[in-house]
Parts: sequence; structure tokens; C-alpha cells
Amino acid sequence: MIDVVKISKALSDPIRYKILLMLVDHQSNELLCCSPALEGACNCEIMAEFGMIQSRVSYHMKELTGAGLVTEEPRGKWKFYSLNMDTLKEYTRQIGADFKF
Amino acid sequence: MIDVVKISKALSDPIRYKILLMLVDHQSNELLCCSPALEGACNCEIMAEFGMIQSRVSYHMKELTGAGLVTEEPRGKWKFYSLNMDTLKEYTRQIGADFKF
DNA sequence: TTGACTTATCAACATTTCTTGATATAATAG
DNA sequence: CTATTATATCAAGAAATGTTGATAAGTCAA
Repeated sequence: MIDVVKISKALSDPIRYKILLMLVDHQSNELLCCSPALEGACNCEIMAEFGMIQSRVSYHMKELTGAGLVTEEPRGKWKFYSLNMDTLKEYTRQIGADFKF
Repeated sequence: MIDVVKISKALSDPIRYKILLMLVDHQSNELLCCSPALEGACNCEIMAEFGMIQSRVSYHMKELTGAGLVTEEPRGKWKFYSLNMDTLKEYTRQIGADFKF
């Protein structure tokens, strides 16, 4: 069972929302800095994209994975993050159910 | 145009989410403490329902109205709050569009 | 092994959000 | 009018969240 409040909190930071939007474009993929032709984005890409330092990216990715919005997969020395579409869909579905529309 | 991040933030507090759920049941109405047979809930009802002090309720209702999730209508010395279903629907629609589902 | 590279975690600090009690504003009833 | 009731706002403090730099842990290549 998903936690709507927790997911809302994860979505409520502008940077995190931008990261999620970035991950949409890395669904099934083009070229990546770390590893071409693989789904997902690594920490280093997100740093580059938004000009953020590494610990800040790690912090926000932990929030996103903790809410179930992102899944992570280690590949060598990188960790690749992908959108969890199921959680996003379930989130909107649950809100519709809660508010009866 | 709705602000998904702002609405997410409004939804991200457990008490606010409970208040919104309470308002679902006051859509088109039964009896109210302040004024029977009217849509919406007043500040005083929310205080009673959740055992919150008045300023705390005011604070959270302002967050909810500020995000467009709730509309307010003064009636005499009361203010009645109602769910804004349009915003909720538009919120879930926008997320679906952003994440392409 | 060492050295380079990537990510995680920590402590300290900054910022934001939340809560409270006091006070102000506004409407109603008498 | 005054007294009562309902809500808004404010300042102060508490709690939660976000940011940073340093350090730790892990992987890889040579």
C-alpha cells in the first residue's frame, strides 16, 4: 500500500521534481555520460545536469527512492536511477479514489 | 496553470491530508455544527474533529487554499471550506502528462 | 597492491515549516 | 452600543528539511 503523504512530500521539492522529469527522458535510452544505451541516470549525470554537488544529489535520490518513486540499480561503480512508473500511477489512482473522482 | 510542486507540498502534511479527506464527506451535506444543510466545513468543525487549536487550523487552511485545493466562502461569522475538485483532478492529470502515462 | 573515480554518510549549519499563545479583525445577537 | 463568537495574523520557539564539506566505503583499472 502506497503512502500518499510520503510521496507528496517527495514530490514537493522543486529540485526533486526536476530530477524526476529528467528521468522521464532516460526511460529507454539515448546516450549517457556514464554508460551509453542503458536505462536510467547516474548520480554524476544529475550533478552535471543541475550543477549540484554530489552529497546533495545523494540526499535527494534517497528521498525519491524512499518514497518508491525511483528504483536504483548498481552497475559497476555507478548507481543508475530509474522512474518507478507504478508508484506514480498508483499515487494518482489513490488520490482519485480518496477524493472520489 | 497549476503548480504541481506547490500542490504536492500542500498534500504532504498528514493533518492537511486528513482535513481534505474530511471535506470529501462534506461535499453536499449532512448536519454541521455551525450551519446544517450547507456544503463545506467551517474552521470550528475542523478544530473539533481533530482537536486542534484555532490558529493551527487557520494556518493549514491557508496552505490548502493557497494551493487551490480548497475554496472558502464566508457565511456570516463563519468561513466555509470546500474541496476544489478541479484542482485535484488537474493535479493528477498534470502528473500523468509530465510522466507520460 | 595503488590510485582514480563514484556514491553514501556524517556533523554542522541554514532554511523552511509547524505550533502555540496573544492579539486583532470582523460579524452577530441582544 | 456591548458582549460574544469566529477567524486571521503575528512573534517566538520548536521541529523538520535541505545544504555543505569532509570522510568513508566501494568499484575498477593498471
